[in-house]
Amino acid sequence: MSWTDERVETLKRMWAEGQSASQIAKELGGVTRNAVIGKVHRLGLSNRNDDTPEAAPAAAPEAKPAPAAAAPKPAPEPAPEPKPAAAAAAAPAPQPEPEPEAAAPAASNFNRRPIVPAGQPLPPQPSANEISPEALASVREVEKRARKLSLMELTERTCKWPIGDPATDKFWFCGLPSVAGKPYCEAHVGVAFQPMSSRRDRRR
DNA sequence: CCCTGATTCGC
DNA sequence: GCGAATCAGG
Repeated sequence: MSWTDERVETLKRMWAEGQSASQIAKELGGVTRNAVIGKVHRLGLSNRNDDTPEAAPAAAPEAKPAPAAAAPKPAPEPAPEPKPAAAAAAAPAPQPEPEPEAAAPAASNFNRRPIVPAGQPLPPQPSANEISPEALASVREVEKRARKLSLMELTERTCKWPIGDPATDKFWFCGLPSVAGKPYCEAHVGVAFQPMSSRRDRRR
């Protein structure tokens, strides 16, 4: 592959968007991230620094596109994502929260209903009753061992299942190794991607 | 370990 | 000019 005008243009655009070299390389295809970085440097756009060698632009309006699990994909990706049957599960968490152990000495234990900030609907919380007990058990088991990653720490191969209440500090992402091609780990895939069966005679 | 960009240097 | 190998870091 060679650096055609078109490819260079894509490179420039994506780099400007803050995409990583590896992401760009994947998009372009036929090149490695090293090639991309090399090209970036040769193009002289390694760092977005221009003029005023002194004026330290402390303001870094980083508008990183966040791979939010609960938000629509900003990326133009073809989205290999299958349609999760549970995506519409609006049921509040059955609070499987396995924390019988109230290590909290002070009264920092709010028993209120979770308040969701705004806009986006709740993430795909398991609406029990339609999920195999095994899967649920597996999930609860797994969530104890969640890596508790922050939004920024998520990658394409970490489980993006949200755990906890986004309105509090008790919120993180599972972060365990995700199943190839899926956004979630084994356990969470189990509850996220349900067959359409069994949620059939849902009267309303 | 996963990932990031930066640099070098033979091609 | 190109990019693999390597370096340096999170």
